[in-house]
Amino acid sequence: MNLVVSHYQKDIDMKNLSNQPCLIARSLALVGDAWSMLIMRDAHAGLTRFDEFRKSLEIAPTMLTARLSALTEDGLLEKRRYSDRPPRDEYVLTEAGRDFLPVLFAIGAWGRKYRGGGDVTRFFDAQTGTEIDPVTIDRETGAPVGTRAIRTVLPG
Amino acid sequence: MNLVVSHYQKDIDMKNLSNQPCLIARSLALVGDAWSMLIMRDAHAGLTRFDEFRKSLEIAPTMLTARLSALTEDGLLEKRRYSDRPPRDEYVLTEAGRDFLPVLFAIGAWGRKYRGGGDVTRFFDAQTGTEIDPVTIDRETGAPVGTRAIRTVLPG
DNA sequence: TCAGTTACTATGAATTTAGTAGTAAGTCAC
DNA sequence: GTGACTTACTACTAAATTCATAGTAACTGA
Repeated sequence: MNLVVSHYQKDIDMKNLSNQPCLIARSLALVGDAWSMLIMRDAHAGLTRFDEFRKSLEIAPTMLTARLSALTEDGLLEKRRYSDRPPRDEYVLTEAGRDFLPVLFAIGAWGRKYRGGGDVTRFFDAQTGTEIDPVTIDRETGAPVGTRAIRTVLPG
Repeated sequence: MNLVVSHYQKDIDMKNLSNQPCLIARSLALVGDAWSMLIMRDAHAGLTRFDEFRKSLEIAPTMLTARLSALTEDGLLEKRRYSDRPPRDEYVLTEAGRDFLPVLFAIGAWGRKYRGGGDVTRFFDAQTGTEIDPVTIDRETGAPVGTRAIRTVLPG
């Protein structure tokens, strides 16, 4: 147990949260810290290499190693060898990692509304040229999340 | 500077992240940890009191005090006195806090897809009775986030 | 060959988090 | 009106994590 990154208590937290019935908690077990989220953001922006992440985030290399390993183990990133000599790996998004983009945009949309002053990075649809304005809706009803009453059903 | 919760280095991180042009980073400065997110989840589930959060999350009271204070200061929760004697406060969602729900649902949707086995908590539309299936779309084009090319524009 | 690059690991200090116990100001039962 | 209980915390210490700096290994390019 805990053979790889055993000295991080996060693993214990992860175990607790990972087994909860709440899917939010389960997800947070994997990406419930700012570094992981920012690494995912940068991965979506096209960064793949250790030093690219390190310079972009100004993160300590120990932290970066731990986070990249965790995200790789959890299936959001994939280690890909791009040079055999010297042995060099890059980290690319998996399908699960690419599917994380809506979460980042939802967070960004909240930030634009409530922390939006000053200079901000903006995102545009490459086809239409319009600025992207993310809304999270229920696919079934089309209603934005939060505009209708919700019934919560616990398992068991 | 840092008069209120000065002994937490998170404040320093917050300052760094809060001034970044990236709105994702700015948001993560406030809620970029699992406890804050889970407190927000529980607040949306109707919890308001210190001990309700403490029991639900099994969080150390010191942590809970710190997180509730931070979320209150950041405008996601509001402290409301519900008893003068003894003095008792509860924490209720502000508009900014309520608007955070889409983020939680986006995270939950990702979790359902990639960590969805076993017993899970589910959410239904109270009107239609259908299970909520959150999708984050661009309000302008209607396209789900991640299905189209994005152009990033940095400030300045 | 010698500086530079890339991807890390080692190490120790600083900071944060956790856990237990305790406190303050009550209420409630009898 | 006394003792048990509740609620919302704070104090304190120990444990764990995070950070920063330095160092290493295996190259490249001039």
